[in-house]
Amino acid sequence: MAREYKLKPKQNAGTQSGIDYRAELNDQQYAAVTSRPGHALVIAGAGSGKTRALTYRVAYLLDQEVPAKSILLLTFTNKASREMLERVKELIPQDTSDLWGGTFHSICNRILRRHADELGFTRNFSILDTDDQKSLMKQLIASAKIETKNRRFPKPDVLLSIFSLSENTKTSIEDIIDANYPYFEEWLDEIILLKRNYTSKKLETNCMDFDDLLLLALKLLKQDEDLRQLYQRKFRYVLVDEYQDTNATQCELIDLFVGKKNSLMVVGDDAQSIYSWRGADMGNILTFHGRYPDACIYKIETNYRSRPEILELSNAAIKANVSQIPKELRASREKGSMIPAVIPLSDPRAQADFVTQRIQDLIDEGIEPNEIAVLYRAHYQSMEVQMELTSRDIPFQITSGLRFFEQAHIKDVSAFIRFVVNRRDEISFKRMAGMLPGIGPKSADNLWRAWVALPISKQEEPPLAFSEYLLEFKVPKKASAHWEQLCYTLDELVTRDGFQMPSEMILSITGGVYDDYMRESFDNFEQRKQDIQQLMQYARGYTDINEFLSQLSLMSTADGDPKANRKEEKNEDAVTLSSIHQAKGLEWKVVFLIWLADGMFPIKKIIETENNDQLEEERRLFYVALTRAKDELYLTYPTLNPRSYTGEILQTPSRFFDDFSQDLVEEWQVHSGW
DNA sequence: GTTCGTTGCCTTTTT
DNA sequence: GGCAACGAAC
Repeated sequence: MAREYKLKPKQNAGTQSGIDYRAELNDQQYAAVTSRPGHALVIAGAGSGKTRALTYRVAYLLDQEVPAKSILLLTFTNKASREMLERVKELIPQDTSDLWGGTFHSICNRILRRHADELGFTRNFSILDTDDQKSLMKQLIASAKIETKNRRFPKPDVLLSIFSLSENTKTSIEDIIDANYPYFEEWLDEIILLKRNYTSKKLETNCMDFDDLLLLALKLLKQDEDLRQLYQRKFRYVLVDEYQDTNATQCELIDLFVGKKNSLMVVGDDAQSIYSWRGADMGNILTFHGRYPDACIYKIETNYRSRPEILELSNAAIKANVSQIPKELRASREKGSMIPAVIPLSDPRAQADFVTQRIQDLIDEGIEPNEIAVLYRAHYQSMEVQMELTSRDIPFQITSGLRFFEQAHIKDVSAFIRFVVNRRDEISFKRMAGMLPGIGPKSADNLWRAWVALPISKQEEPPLAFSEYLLEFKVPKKASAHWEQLCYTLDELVTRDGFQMPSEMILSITGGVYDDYMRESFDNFEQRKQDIQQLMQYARGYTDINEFLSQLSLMSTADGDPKANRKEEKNEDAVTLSSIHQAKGLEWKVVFLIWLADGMFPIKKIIETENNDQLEEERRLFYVALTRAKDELYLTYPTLNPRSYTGEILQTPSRFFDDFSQDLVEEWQVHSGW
């Protein structure tokens, strides 16, 4: 396989001083899009530079002396907004620190931190992540004493997704169950009751979950007209990336920020809508014109990213979908030296072997490792490749399912901080207490009851010496020494006039109790200890404890965990392993898409539902994966899956292969050399 | 009555 | 490899 790769060193286009919006815009439309006043909707295909169009508009606005503080930039990850602003700075030397940019969640968090008291919360509210939600729900199910012996009651995470879907699509619980969970219909009353308990518990414990951040911000702005006008006057220009993945709440929030006077620009691609399970509604794009009749709608069908061979395949693959805005993407690049490869392998081991060996070859040919990605449908599918890369000493970075801050030991440490900051945070208190030997759920609950019985537990200010109260509590004998230690540790987290610095808090917690706990609970103690060091390092950048805690909850892996962000460890030359969802918006020269067996992608569950909408979403996901590649694309699947617990099973290639002509790909036969 | 260790079952995607 | 259910130990 002869290849001609003459790779130039990576350079950032457009870093020259002086700004010419047309300079690197191959398409006249861009200039029009970025500079036109009023509303705009850009429907554009993959790799057409949607994000670039947004970036240019920000630069343009700043160049027109629009103050940065009157721009609101909503993106899918915080990292995306950071990168866009960096790019703006390259284009135009203006200070963008006043600009509000980030995810819906982080923007709503900022607003709520200022005004949460209007909703019955305090500004120190805690943010519940999925894990916190689950343990809260588990408690609520237990205390509701539902008779589940004979009939199966939905598990906490199922309940939570019912609630979330109901909120995000503005559909009643009843209708959601009717449509998606008919087998739980008999539990309708209990489910509705739990929903009510869940909501009131969050208020009582001063906690918000991810949905609340959006919903409550929306509620706040709807109910308080002065506040609404304040923000409407502030954000004169609203820009939204990945518009196809907004849900009803986000859509309404945008419309509310824009009001009657402000200017809105959104970009999106219906073919890349992959979050409907989270309530995302493509309808938001389709109804855009109805809500903004004077908006200009642009369609960009030029792809600047991929070789024509890859694009042709992608076009063909997505054509099988019925519900879509038809687009025919044209490649602006020249033909490359290979057409996408399809590689059947005997089993997952062989697949991993092939992928890693090919990666090694590419690196030897001079491709930078960070220009290579391995993508898959589900995180667990990356196992074998991870092991193989490790054994061959090829550096890789993985966007795991668990975010850095979601790992148990990180959450343990922050539980202390969260409780001290928000004294009503039951979940954090119980997590903290439960770490002590001899204290399980029951004793933790008793301790919590003793705590809430004290009036001091409801007050916000001032910080107090926790030991004064907590030392009196009755704890199991086995735990008493540890309990004392814990109380004094809590005392160290506050100062006379406020909270200790975040990094100091972590130091106190590890020194006071957590090191001991970690040593006896985890076999990979050293590794976790290092993570905590990272956390402490990261905390140094923060003085405000609420800001630090918000960041922990709202930062996703895609935003880069602090590990990856540390300069000396920044893995410039690592291969990327990522789920397709997390690869959204990114691109690499070489992409491997693995586990393309029917039942693995599309996943079995969706095949079994025989729901065509879901299958189409799965196909869009496939499309997203294909269009990440710039130059080379490898599609692999194992024909045998020995790891299945039903024993070895034969696997057929993904049904997505049936959607395109086999001329568009070349099949590679891999023979084991020895 | 509660905690803690062991076995067996199942594995989507994320702010 | 993680979590629920179960049964043994405290």
